[in-house]
Order: sequence, then C-alpha cells, then structure tokens
Amino acid sequence: VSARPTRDRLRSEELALLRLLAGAGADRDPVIFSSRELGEALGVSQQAADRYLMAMAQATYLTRTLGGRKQRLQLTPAGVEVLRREYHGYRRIFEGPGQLRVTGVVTSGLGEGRYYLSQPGYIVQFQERLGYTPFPGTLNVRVAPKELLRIDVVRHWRGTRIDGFQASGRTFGGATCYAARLNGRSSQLIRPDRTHYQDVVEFIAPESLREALGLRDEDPVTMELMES
Amino acid sequence: VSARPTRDRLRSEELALLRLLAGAGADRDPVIFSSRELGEALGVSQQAADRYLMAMAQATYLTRTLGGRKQRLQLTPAGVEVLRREYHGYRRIFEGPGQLRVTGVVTSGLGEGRYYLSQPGYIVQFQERLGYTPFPGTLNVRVAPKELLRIDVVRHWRGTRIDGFQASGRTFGGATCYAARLNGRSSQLIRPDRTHYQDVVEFIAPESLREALGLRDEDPVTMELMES
DNA sequence: ATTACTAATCATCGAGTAG
DNA sequence: TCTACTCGATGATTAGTAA
Repeated sequence: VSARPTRDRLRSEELALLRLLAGAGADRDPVIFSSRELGEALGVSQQAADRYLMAMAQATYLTRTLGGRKQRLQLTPAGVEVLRREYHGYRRIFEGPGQLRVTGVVTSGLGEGRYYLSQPGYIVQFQERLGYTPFPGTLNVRVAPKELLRIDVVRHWRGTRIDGFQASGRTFGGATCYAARLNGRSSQLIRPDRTHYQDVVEFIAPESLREALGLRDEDPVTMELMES
Repeated sequence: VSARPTRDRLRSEELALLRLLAGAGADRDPVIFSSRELGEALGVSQQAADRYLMAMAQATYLTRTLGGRKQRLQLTPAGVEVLRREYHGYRRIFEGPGQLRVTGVVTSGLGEGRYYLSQPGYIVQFQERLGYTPFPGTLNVRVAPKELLRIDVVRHWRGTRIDGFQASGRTFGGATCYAARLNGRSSQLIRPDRTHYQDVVEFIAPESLREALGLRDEDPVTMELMES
C-alpha cells in the first residue's frame, strides 16, 4: 500500500481553466476574474474553481494577485507551454505531422561540436538510433530571431532522443535530433538540452555538410524540418 | 442532497484515450489494442483503461469488437467530432480566429428561402442579433464536395445563433449565421440546423445579393468566411 | 493470455462558513 | 462581497480475481 505518484496529467477541469484564461488573454496580460465567475464558466462550484486556481498556481502555471475583490490572473510561460503541448497533440491528428522551412546563414561554431561528436557515449547512440555515425563536426546555421521562434515549435515534435551520460569524470548532456534537409540534403537538426547558442542551430549528417554542399561562412541555406 | 447531473465534459483520461486511438489511426481504420496496453500508455491500471473504453463505447464515441485476445477499436464520427472540437478550442488560442476562402457557383434554390425569411419569428432575431433585416431571399451557392468539407469547419466556429420557434401550427427550425464576404460584399452565411441541401450553402444580406452583385445562375463567386 | 466484476481505499465534490 | 478552510457524501482508482 504505497503512495501513488502525483498526477502528471492535468485534470480536464484544470486544463479548461487554463484554456478559458488564455482565451481571455491571460497568456499575454493579466485578466480579472473571481473564483465564482470561473466556477460558473466551468460548470463547477466556486470552491472547486478556487481549488483549481490554487493547484495551477502551485504548479507555477499561473500567477495570482489577490485583491479585495476578485483577482488578477496571468499564465506563466510554463502554463502557456502546457496549452501549446495540448494543441500540438491535436494538431498532429488533424493536420498531420508538421513541416517547417526556414532560412539562415552558415556560421562557424566554437569547434566544440567535433569534440562532442567524437565521444563514444554519443556515437553508439547515433549509430543505433539514427542509423549512422555522424561526421565529427556540426554545421552551424545562424537564424534571425523571428525565424528562431518558428523553429522553436520543434520542441513539441517527437524527435530522436540522445541521452546524456557520464564519462571521463564529467557529464555529457542529452540532446534531441529532428529529421531535416539542408539545401535538400538529408541531415538532422540536433538540439542539445542545454544549448550554448542563442541564435544558432546545429546540423549533423554522415558526411561533412560543409564540404558536401560546398558551403562557406555567411552562405545562405534553406532548412526543411520534418516531424517524426 | 440531490443527485449531481452527469458530466458534460469528458475526463482528461478519456480524452487522452480518444487522442491515443486517433493518433494510432482509429479515426480512419480499426486498431488493435488490449486494455492493458492502453492502460500502460495512459499511465493507469488495466481496469481503469477498460472502464474508459466501456464509457466511451457507451457514449458511442468508439466501437469495440472483442476478440479472444485484445480488441478492435475504431472511433465513430461522434468521437472524432469530440477531438476536433478540442482541437479548435486550442487552435483559436494560438492561431487566432479562423478564416476561409472558398469558391462556388451561383445556383437557384427552391424559393423557400423567401418564405422562411419572411417569418416574423426569424425577422425579430435577425434584427436584434445581426443588426439588420435580411432581404427576403437567400443567395444559394453550389460548392464542390471537396470544398464543402472545408466549409464544414465552421461547425466549430462560434456564429450568431438564430433559434427555432413555433408559429402557425408548425415548427420553424434554428440556424447559425457566420460573418462572410461574397465577392467582397458583407453578408452572412446561414446554416439551418436541418439543412435541405447537400452541396449548397446559403447567404443572406440586407439587400438582394443577386442584384447587388449582378449575379446569374452558374456565375462563379468567392466566399470569405471569418470567425466570430 | 484476455475482459471486467467486487471490495477497499483514495480523491474530489459542494455545502457551510470563517476570516 | 471575496478567498479558502473543514467535512460528510460521492466518485474514481487499484488489487484481487472470476470467467
């Protein structure tokens, strides 16, 4: 008779609450509601609505500012993320897997890609999960901030997971790979869990993309990303 | 101590079940799962997954065919509808209100639009909720079956409701209106709850659209539909 | 192997109400 | 008015197990 783990899935009423708030604009600016109003909109009692609010605030999905009357409510980025994840779950069903075409320019990295891609701990995973051993070096592409936001949706795609590990007395972080075409050439976009760059995305392939595509720094490239 | 009304909102686990099945293709073809597999995927026990299946089958959201091992599961149109409604709820948040541009050709109706639009029971509602009294006659537009499917998404939009009523010893059905532009001219697409046509959509406006736009039968028109 | 019933336990609800 | 607590009733869950 051990304790059950805490729920990882939100209850439908809690999700409905976040959706209601987002629909009222709480994903951008604070909105004003009382727990009674919310309960009425959700078809539950004031007490239940209040419990949902407390739970969602506890989970840091929203922030509350209690006033004498009603309260200011605003979704946190984590709260918006929850909704966006739900959205993409449904989107996949009705719109099919996502696709994305983004442009950027080739740039030079710090050369550390070569070091990481040479680690046996990574190589065995690449071989097993991608079916090839990457050329030891990433092609780095710098993208405009606006395009970076578009690329960010791959966070919700299911990619190929590369797990972190320990070796040589240090920790190597995990990453996720997404199928891609770089100027038409098959490759993978690789996103480290703890990224080093702000506006740069990295690509790997069996061969040197820079050589195979004849690319130099500042050359424009077209990236096509495909879900699953 | 009265009985609580039965839930109108699906529990998140039940929704997750429908989503899981749809993701596996059960919205098109039957899929094979055991209640144990589903329970594992949902993070609940076999017994709970089984109860969800029973509840969803009871609600006619899916059909089950029990075999000696596992079971064939397929979502019904009603089940797919549930998911699509959820999808549009989220879509509105992240993508904004929907828009749609469809083409079709002008056609002649049975002339019954004139009769219906002359009923005072409708007119008072049009005046109050649309802000005008429609010209007594609908413009009928025939659309290709494929386009009809695209138009069907307005089912999930929130339009302006026109309620049914009783008068002169008979029943007049309800309808929903959606903001539209017909060849650029402001109008409303009106969808009767019980439609008489298969491939025809009807438009109303303060004036005669046919005259104002100089349209004859078989003339092509462009319809722009806008959500809320 | 399945599905699905029963019983015991846990979670959640709304009513009442304090602050 | 609000938020949010306690509490008894009701729902929902899992373990055990029948078929």
